[in-house]
Amino acid sequence: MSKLNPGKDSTRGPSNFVREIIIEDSKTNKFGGRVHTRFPPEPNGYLHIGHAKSINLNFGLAAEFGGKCNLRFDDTNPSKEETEYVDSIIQDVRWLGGDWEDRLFYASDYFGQLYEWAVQLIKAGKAYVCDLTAEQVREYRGTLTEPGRESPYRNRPVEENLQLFERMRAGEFPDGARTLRAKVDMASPNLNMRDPVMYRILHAEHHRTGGKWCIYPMYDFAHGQSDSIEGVTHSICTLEFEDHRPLYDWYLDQLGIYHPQQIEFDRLNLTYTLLSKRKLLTLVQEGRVSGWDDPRMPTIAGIRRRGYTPEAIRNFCDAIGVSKTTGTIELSLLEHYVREELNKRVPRVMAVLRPLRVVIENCPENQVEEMEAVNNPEDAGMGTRKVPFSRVLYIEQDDFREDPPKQYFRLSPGREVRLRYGYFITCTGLVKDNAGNVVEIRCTYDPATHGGNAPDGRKVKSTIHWVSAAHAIDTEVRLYDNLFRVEDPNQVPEGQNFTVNLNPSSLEVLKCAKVEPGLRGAAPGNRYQFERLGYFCADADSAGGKLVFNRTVALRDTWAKIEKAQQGKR
RNA sequence: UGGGAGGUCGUCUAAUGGUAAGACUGCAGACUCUGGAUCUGCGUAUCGGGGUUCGAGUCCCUGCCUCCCAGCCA
Repeated sequence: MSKLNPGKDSTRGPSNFVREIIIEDSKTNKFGGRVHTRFPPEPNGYLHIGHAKSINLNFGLAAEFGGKCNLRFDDTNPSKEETEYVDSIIQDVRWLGGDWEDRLFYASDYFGQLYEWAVQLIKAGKAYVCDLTAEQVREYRGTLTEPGRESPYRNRPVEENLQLFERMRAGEFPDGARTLRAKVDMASPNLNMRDPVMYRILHAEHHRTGGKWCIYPMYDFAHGQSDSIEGVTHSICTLEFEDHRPLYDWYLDQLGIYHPQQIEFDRLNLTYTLLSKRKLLTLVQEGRVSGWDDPRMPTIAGIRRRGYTPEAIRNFCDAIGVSKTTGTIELSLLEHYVREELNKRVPRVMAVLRPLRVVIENCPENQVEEMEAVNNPEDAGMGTRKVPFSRVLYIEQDDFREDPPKQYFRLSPGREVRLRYGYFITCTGLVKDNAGNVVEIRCTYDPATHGGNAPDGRKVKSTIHWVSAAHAIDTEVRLYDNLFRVEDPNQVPEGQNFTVNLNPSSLEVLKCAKVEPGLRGAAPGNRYQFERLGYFCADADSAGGKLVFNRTVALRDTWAKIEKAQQGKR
């Protein structure tokens, strides 16, 4: 497992090609033995699980090799960037365990230097001010198979370029009127090299520099130089930037400045999940979800609210590896690491989601017993607690069937089951409403089985959970399913958009759930296993005595599988 | 159809010329006061065709397939 905290032990992480490159570079002393990475988000949206992969890689590698990792905002496009996003990103990276120490940077910190470098390229005859409109630039660029044509402004004298660029900066021209372009090669088979735009005119308020600038550098003219300024050694980015590497290298070489190495890896793709800031923004703006932190969102804020832990996410990131092959990870792998982590960490508790009233006929009216329950069978150190037992209880509707199907082991008329940490009970009857729904079941208990053990050694096929009706706390429970109902939400029918793939039942709210009294006052963020149901996390909406729980992930459910298979046969 | 990058179990990753391995998923079983957890077992893969070699997933040739690129986004 790689680590984000340099303080911990130095066990080797799983290897990957980036790590191999770094090891090789250390051997050859390519960067004087230094390892310096960076995580460079654009503050135009919230971070998601795909970013966690990059964060884990960059911070993990730096920690492993005794290097450094910067947090740098790639804020070169003021029309899309906001302080709210900066704040959320800082919070999320920190929550995931990334430590940038005092190295929090912004590409906008370098606007002055970038401008000077642009002037340097103009003077060297490597850049020119172009008056072509956006549409004309597109026409002149050529196509994938045909070379482009040179701009009529390409050979402007240096002095004229200098003056025009200065006037661009001074705000003399409207948005889009001119650009500063690099003079590279309009016939290059790599479109990025066909005189790429270095600066565009944008009269927009920047979240940090305010109104100081009205020209802003393009990504390509900012990223490599930012890396260079910060002394980055390995500039790790995703595969779609592979075509940009020649340009990354070109700018650095033309400028004659320190030259980091760009390395590209495959971005994360997850089944049933969309990892595109643009599309996630659409979901937020159209109100398809409650916000960036809706627990169904793959954002860090969303899965944190859902109850995922940083450790689980880190383990997941370590497990999926890093490569250059384009692939899609199954969501079940992520869920596996979430369960694995929560199983070890989290206390057990009894909760009934869809209550069915049970009356224990031979239990005295006013008797209340405190039953002892284990807090976590995986960790004896977590101790035990008392749970009240009385004559009227609630059990899960799902745990009773009037006509039990084959292999159904739970309660049904005449059958005996164990109430966890309670007693053995036998169903003696049931009560239905006018519509024929079972609204109450009648049982008897065997007082000799106090605590859940039969002195005569007899067995029951099933143990079910319960709460005491008089003591249980009412609570709201939110059950989540995949936000999308298809494996690949990007696969969309002609003429439609990705929202057609939204799962209409991704959220189910249960208003009448009951939890054992010990959960009174559970603080937002507290995690529990509701026995036999899943892992749940108290939501921020819990307030003023009201309790709300999010289902983080369900427990593996063997019976559900059997039942599904049975229904499939019919 | 130009350029770039990739093709190993269902999925992801490993094997760095020498027995194709692990995890997840799936299936079967054991155990169990959670049909949870845990444990055991099973299954399925080197894109195709040539070549080099004692030996090829790995090297060479060739074909096929997939992904990315024509923003004044990053």
